[in-house]
Amino acid sequence: MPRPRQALLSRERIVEAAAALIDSEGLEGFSTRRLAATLGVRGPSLYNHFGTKDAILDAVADSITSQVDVSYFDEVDWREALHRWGHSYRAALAAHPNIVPHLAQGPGRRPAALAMADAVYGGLVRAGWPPARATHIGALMRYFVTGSALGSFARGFVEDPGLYADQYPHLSQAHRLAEHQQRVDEGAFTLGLEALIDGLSRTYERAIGPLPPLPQTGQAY
Amino acid sequence: MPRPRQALLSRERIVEAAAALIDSEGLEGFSTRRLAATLGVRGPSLYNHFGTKDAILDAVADSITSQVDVSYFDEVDWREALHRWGHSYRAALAAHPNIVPHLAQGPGRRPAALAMADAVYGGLVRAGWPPARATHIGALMRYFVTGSALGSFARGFVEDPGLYADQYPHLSQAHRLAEHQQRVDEGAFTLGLEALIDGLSRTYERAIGPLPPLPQTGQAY
DNA sequence: ACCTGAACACCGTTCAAGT
DNA sequence: ACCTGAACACCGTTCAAGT
Repeated sequence: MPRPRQALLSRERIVEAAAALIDSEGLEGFSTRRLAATLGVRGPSLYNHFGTKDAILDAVADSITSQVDVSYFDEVDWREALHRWGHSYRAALAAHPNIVPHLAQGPGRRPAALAMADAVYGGLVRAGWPPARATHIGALMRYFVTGSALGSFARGFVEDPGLYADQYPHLSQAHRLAEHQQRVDEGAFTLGLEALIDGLSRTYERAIGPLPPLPQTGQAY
Repeated sequence: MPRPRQALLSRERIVEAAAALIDSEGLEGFSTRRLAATLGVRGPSLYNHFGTKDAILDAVADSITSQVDVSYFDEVDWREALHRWGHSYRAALAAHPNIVPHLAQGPGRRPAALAMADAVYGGLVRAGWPPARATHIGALMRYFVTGSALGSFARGFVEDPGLYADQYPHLSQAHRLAEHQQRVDEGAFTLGLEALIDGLSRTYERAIGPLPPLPQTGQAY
């Protein structure tokens, strides 16, 4: 079949189908030929729209990053901003865990990732953090969020009681973790994020200056 | 060539060569045929020692996890234990960043990973943390460490000043991050780990009870 | 027990040929 | 401009054949 008068493909359609394929099959199950098949074309057709498979992955990664809301970074207290960012960032990535290893390589030349880094860094410097510390905070937040989205902690434990019984005395209940996957992973993320912001607040007070009280905080436990 | 009287391969030799190949070529460059070539055999020979490529990856992951020291978990204060664990865990993983996406899927049936989880969970429960919270702390530490080892923050920014100049007003120095890669990534990790432990200490005091002062702390900044 | 070549069903990517 | 089939150099894995 030659080409129809209306193009079959577009970068948008390819990115959408690629995200769906990565979600369902993982990064290993994602091939240009399979992607092409879901779009009703042959593998080489994709190369009219993207230079390489890696460029497709970049586009998928950036479309996911663009879901992260950072609009409040110059409006609210930096502690509140880190709180909102953490949750928004994690929600966007956890919806597509299979692509996190690619996305965690950094912003590269991806516009949404660069815009996010710009907003965060700008907000932290404006809040009084020294530039080097603002960089560190952007980095450590990415570590925590990408790590939490990369793989479920709870689902990492096999659901076979016999595996733990003999050799690992404290893990006798580990086989039941997977049942409570969402509660465990979200509880861990929330505890960590609150602890992180709490700890950073103390660092700020020690080194930079007093912080105003926040409307509601400290009911983390 | 048939087989020599002394076996050419062993699981140990395969794991060692696989780790080296993954370090140098990344997970994408790692194939059973290439691995076999570095060992002086043909691809199918590996299947006499491992069932699948994935089983080789598991063995590499576990040999890296076995480098993490958790021996002190029932000897020192939990805050000090988390500190030592964080640094030892990160050092082991950061030496082999390319395999972190595989390793971050959880312990599965890998003995060293299960032994590590057992020691950490046991230590935290003994220190007075409720079981559910001990699980959360194990999880959030894994998030943070795997995230930090997965990809350098500093190297994630392209070394091209022109990329940032116009569009991203706060990132005008981002092109210089890569020069200071190690300082930036280690500074961010240390700041985050201290903040995390500090924040968790406050949670403990609020919900469980007073904590003894530590020999030296609080000079993090 | 352990290594081999041949074979199978796949890959990413290039390119000349079509409209 | 955009889709195609053919081709290239790769993959992971199975299996019968060798010793």
